[in-house]
Parts: sequence; structure tokens; C-alpha cells
Amino acid sequence: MTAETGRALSELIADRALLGRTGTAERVADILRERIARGFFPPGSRLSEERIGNALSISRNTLREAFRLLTHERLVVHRLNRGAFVRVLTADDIGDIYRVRLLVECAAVRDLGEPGGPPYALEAVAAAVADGEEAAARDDWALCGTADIHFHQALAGLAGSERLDDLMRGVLAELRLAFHVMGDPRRFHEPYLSRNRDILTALESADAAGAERLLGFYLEDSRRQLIEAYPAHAARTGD
Amino acid sequence: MTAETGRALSELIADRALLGRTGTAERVADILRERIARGFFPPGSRLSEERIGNALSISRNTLREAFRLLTHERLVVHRLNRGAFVRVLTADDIGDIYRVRLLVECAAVRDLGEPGGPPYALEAVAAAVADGEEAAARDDWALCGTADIHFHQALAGLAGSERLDDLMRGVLAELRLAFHVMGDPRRFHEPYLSRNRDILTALESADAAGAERLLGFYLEDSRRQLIEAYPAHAARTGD
DNA sequence: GCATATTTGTCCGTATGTATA
DNA sequence: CTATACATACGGACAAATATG
Repeated sequence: MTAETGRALSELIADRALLGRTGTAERVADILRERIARGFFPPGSRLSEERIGNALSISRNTLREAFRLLTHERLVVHRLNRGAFVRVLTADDIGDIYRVRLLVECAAVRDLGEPGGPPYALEAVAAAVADGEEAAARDDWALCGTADIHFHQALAGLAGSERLDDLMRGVLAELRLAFHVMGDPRRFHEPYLSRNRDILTALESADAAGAERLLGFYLEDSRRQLIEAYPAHAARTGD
Repeated sequence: MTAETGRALSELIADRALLGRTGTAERVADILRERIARGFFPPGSRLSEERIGNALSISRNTLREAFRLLTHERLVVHRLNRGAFVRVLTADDIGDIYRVRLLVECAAVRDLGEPGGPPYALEAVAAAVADGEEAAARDDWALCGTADIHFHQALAGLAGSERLDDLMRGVLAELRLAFHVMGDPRRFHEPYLSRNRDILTALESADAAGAERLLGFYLEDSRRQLIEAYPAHAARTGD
């Protein structure tokens, strides 16, 4: 058992007290999803049915249902007769994720300029920008990464589509897997703080076209930086 | 048991011979997905664990895993302690589906005009148009609806994104649920045959902007027609 | 290459809680 | 209010595949 795995299991046991109510499988999936997002279960690690089932005091059948949920969110891969593993993204995955982001996020921002759309609801966007700046002030770069993801989720949310929200929630959760195989989160997240605020400012000035342009540059820069830094680690964890 | 349900169960038993190998739950989900798409299990019908499990000779645990898969595809809703039901779309759902279609399909077509994109791969689009025309010639309007969905899936596929393909596959499968509560499929599908071909022709002429414009009108007309015809049935099946 | 131990895949039977008649 | 039907979750069982020595 690795040190990370041991710590993750302690946290799981602590969470056990909270799952008394309804929908056990969904609750288990929620817990595992958060552990994966936080990096307690890093990409590539195996999710043992026996070990996690014992830690949470749930049956294998229930745990397997939770795995199914996470598999469909692409956070877990299921290899036949070998079990469940935390997904390891390829460089192609990252490219595809950014293709989706560029398409959806830019369209959501652009359509704000069209007549007949709902009134701007920038509260969530502004809150995410503030959270990111606050986290940076406290040198909490993991939290800053979370705020950045919330910022982009809020941008996509401006489209007002339940299905696009689901898509982006999933895609950005996947992207987090890539963050965990990158070192130096500060160097990766810090430069984008001010660019997030610039985009918010443009939106508040009703300059949808300007916001879209800034966002396009942002995503292209981010994609390039991530893909260039990625392969070194991918070679280690791929199979 | 209704007549439709009885027929569906016979078909399920016939399918039993095919699911001997691996991944039982996925195979069961495949079968149920096709039955739902074809309308053997119409929107609103209950999917009894015992009945279907007996018909397919599989255990409840395996069947429940199949239900989970379909639930995450939004084809099935799971009400706590009441079981699994084929989903009944609301008018809002249809509106959201068309918002996604407009955004994704138009962007996929538009980006074809940009430099550096992959070479046009219109084979699947052209094949879907031909399939639709052939089905119409044989008065098979269910098959014509299938071809129409394949046409739009192929359009979205021009973006070359695995995740967008998944999104559109799910969204268009949902849209099929709406088709099943509408009568007169001929009146609904026939007018769009020539419009599909017009879009294809524009793409073959490298006129991405023209294709995008035609597609936008198409989707707006289709959305309006569907939503106007929908509420009469929604009132009957909604709860 | 072979034998063993571990882990997963599938299924059953049962106890409990919930909604409906 | 009681009774019935059903879904949920559990624990145990066995076969099959994999990993380990």
C-alpha cells in the first residue's frame, strides 16, 4: 500500500459517517469523485473492490454500481477481469477536451450578445474570479485550480442549457486528471488569474465579442502549455 | 400487460441467444436501448426488474447495472424505491436539446471552412442522405427518421471530437423519445429530406457558410414544429 | 512453462424500508 | 390502518481470469 493510498483510505473511513441517508451508490460515487478530483486517488491507480468496500463498509455490489457511474463520467476505466482504475488521459484526450471547451465556451459567451437571450447572470462568473484571487493570495494553488474550473463552468452556464452544463462538468472534471500529473500548479494557474478577470470585465461591459476573443486566446495558450508539459509524465503512467 | 409490452418481451427473449459472451450488463443495456429507440418500450412505461430479468434470464444485479447505464444516458429515469421508467421528455427538454443541436451542429459545419482543419469527410453525411431518400421511397418513415438522426450525427461528427460525438449521440437518442409521442411520422420527416440534401450539396461545394445558414433555418423550423405538436401528448403521459 | 493465490464477474437468497391498493 | 408489491442493499457463493512465485 502506498502512502497516498493509506491516507485516502483514512479519509474514506471518516466520510463513512456521512452516508447514512439515501442512494448509497450515488453517495459512494460522490465520495470517490471528490477523492479523485483532489488527487488522493491519482490517475492510473487501481480501485480495489475489497479494500474500498471494507473501508466504507458497503457491499461489493453497491461499490460496483458506484464504479459504473464514475466510468460513465470517464473518470474511471473498467478493464475486464482486472478491475477499476482511475483514468489516465492521453495527449489526444487533452486535445479533444480543449476542442470542446473552445466550441462551447466561446459560443456561450458570443450568444450573450444576441437579442432575446436571458439577461446576463454573471454572479457565478464573478464569484469564481474572486475565489481564484483569494486562493492565490493565500498561496492555495489547488483551490485556485478549482476556482478556475468553476469560472469556466460558469461561462458555459451562460448558455442556459442543462445538457451543456453536464457536458462541461464532465469535461472539466476530466481536465483535472491532467492537472494531477503536472507539477508546479502555481506556474500553471497564476498567469490566468488576471486573464479571467479581463474576461469578466469585458462581459460586464457588454462586450461579448471582446470577451470571446480573450477567451479564445486563453484556451489556446492553456492547451499548448498543458500538452507541452504532459508527455513526460504520460510515458510513466501509460500502459 | 399492454400489447406493445408483450411484443417487446418476445423480442427480448429472442435476443437472449446473442448475449452469451462478455459484459452482460452492457449487452443488456444495448438491447434495451434499441428497444426504447424503436418504441417497443414507449416513453413512460415501467421497466420491471423481475419481468425483464426473467425474460432475459439474467439476475437483478446485472439488470440494475444496465438500468444505471441507461439512466446516465437520460433514456431512463430512476425514481427512488419505485423503479425504472422510460423517460418522458418535457417541452423544456426539447427546447434544450435544440439549443445544443444549434450550437454544436452549426459550429461543426462552420469550422470546416477554417484552414488547418482535417479534410472534409462527407462520406457518412452523404450516406445518411441517401439512406433517408431510399427509406422514403419505400414509405418506411421510421427508418427515414433513423436516417435523419444519422445525418445530423454525421454533421456533428465533422468536428472530429469524440466527446461531442458522445454528446450528440445521447441528445439525438433523447430526441427519438419525442418522436415516439408524435403521430404521423411522414408529415414530420418528409419535408426535411430535400433540405438535408441541400445542406450536403452546399458542403460538397465548400460553401460552409451557406450550409450553416441552411442548417440554422432547418433546426429552427424543426424545433417549432415539434414543440407545437408536443403538449397534447405530454399532458397524457406526464405526472 | 507451471502451479498457486488473489481478484474480479456473475448470481442467488434474504432482510429492510418504502410506496401503493 | 393493514396488506401487498416492490426496490434497495447486504452477504455469501462459485467460476473465470489474472497476477505471483
